[in-house]
Amino acid sequence: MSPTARRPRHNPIADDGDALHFCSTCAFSDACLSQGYDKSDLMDLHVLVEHVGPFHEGEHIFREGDEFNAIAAVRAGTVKTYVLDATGHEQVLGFHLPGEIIGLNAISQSRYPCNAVALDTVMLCRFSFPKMALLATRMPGLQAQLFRLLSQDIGKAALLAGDYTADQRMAAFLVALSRRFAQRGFSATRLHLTMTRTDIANYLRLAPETVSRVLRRLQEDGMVKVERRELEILDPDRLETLAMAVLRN
Amino acid sequence: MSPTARRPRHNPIADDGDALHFCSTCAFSDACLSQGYDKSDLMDLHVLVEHVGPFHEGEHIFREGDEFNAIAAVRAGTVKTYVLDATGHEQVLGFHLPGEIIGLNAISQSRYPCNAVALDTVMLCRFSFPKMALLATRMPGLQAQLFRLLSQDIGKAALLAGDYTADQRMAAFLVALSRRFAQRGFSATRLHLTMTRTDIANYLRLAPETVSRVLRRLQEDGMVKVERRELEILDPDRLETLAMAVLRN
DNA sequence: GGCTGGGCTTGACGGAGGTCAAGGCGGGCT
DNA sequence: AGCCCGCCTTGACCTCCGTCAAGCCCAGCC
Repeated sequence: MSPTARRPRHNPIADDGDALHFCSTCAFSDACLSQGYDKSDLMDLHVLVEHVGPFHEGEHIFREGDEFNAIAAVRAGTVKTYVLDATGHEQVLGFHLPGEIIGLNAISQSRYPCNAVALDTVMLCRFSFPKMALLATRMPGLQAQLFRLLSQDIGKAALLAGDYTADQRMAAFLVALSRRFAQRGFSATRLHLTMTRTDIANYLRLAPETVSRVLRRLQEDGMVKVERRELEILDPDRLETLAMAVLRN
Repeated sequence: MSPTARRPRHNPIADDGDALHFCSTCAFSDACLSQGYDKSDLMDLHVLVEHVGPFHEGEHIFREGDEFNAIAAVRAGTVKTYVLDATGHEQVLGFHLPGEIIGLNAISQSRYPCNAVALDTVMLCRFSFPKMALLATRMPGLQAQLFRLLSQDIGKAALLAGDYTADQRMAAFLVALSRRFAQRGFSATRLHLTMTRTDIANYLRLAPETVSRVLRRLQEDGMVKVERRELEILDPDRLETLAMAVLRN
């Protein structure tokens, strides 16, 4: 597969780690390849990509306050971002699946404003941001893609904000997870939850006990089937109806 | 005041509306003027600036779904952004004071994902985004400033997210308002609230009644003095202590 | 096997804040 | 002036969810 060949959108298979091959899982591939940039441009892009990992469960990718110099696309695994509040309690900001970008919120302060930790075995594509920004001045498509990605993330916190019931939050979380998996070529109905109930609770701003109770309720209502970390969505329509208040689409 | 002269940071006085003068209130002035761009670059920037307004109280600046083509800096007045949830209830996303940028969250979809309405008499600088992006390829400082602004907004929803008490939310809201006013040269202790209690409540995800009660409580505790829309901060330290859990600075 | 420990579940209880209802107040109108 | 209409306040009640406490279950380990 040559770097200049048009690749299928959202290829779930990560390439084999040759840093000179452009990362096929991440959001930048489309931006460049779809615009007919010539080989020299792509080579420029390749040299600022660095394949890093594996990070193992519990290993940190960056910590709050670390100097920012690179954003990264998740190639495999799940990354959790979080901060510690004034009392030392964890506040989960998000879970990042393969194909998604971490570190975008660090640009403004030149420091990472949160921690990022691997929930399982994680592989990353790391992009030097200064180099990327420089390259973006010569590749308007890349610049536009960066603007899009940044802009996208602004609205993401909608899931946390808003005063929704515990059921709505959980439904929205599961629907969003399902869609993101599906987009990357994984099953939309059978999900493996890489995060603990406590992580989910922290993310949804609920108590772990409430997460447990809500999942039981959803199961009793026949919308999902839960067994430990394996979750099957049995009635996507009703689940989406519940989630609609949060996801609004 | 010639366009090439270095202007003071955060000049609270809007210029007189000549579109060929660069808007002195907005975040882009620093980005460009501080980097010694020559006159031809600045002229390029000037021609994509359009001074619009006044918008009067209740007038919409854009609506959800409108085609996106420009971001705007508030020159005067307050802009409220909001969406309607599934049941038609308003969810306030933010209040935008002079010097702040609206429309950044519209880039990714090429449509505004929310409504923007004037809370009082509002004047704007409107920037054609396509033109600005094009110009940014020639002015790395402008590009960097755009990246910074976008990145900044990603973390902004922190005030809404997190499960804080009503008192903490209100304190954080007031402290943030105070700082933003101060940054623009207005008083940090005497604030005029341009929004209704209901707007504040929607923003903080509280009931209007709760807002009322919390303000009374803060007043009884001697932290603020409230009289209709006029609010005076009497004890900034204690208020900040309360707000710290939310603002984490 | 038995022990341990973390993650998860379940139940009982209480409190912060939402909801409902009523009344006050000030500004803009005729 | 007098009226009206939004905005705001205040009180009474109730509910959802957090907290506390206890126990379960599976994995890993000796």
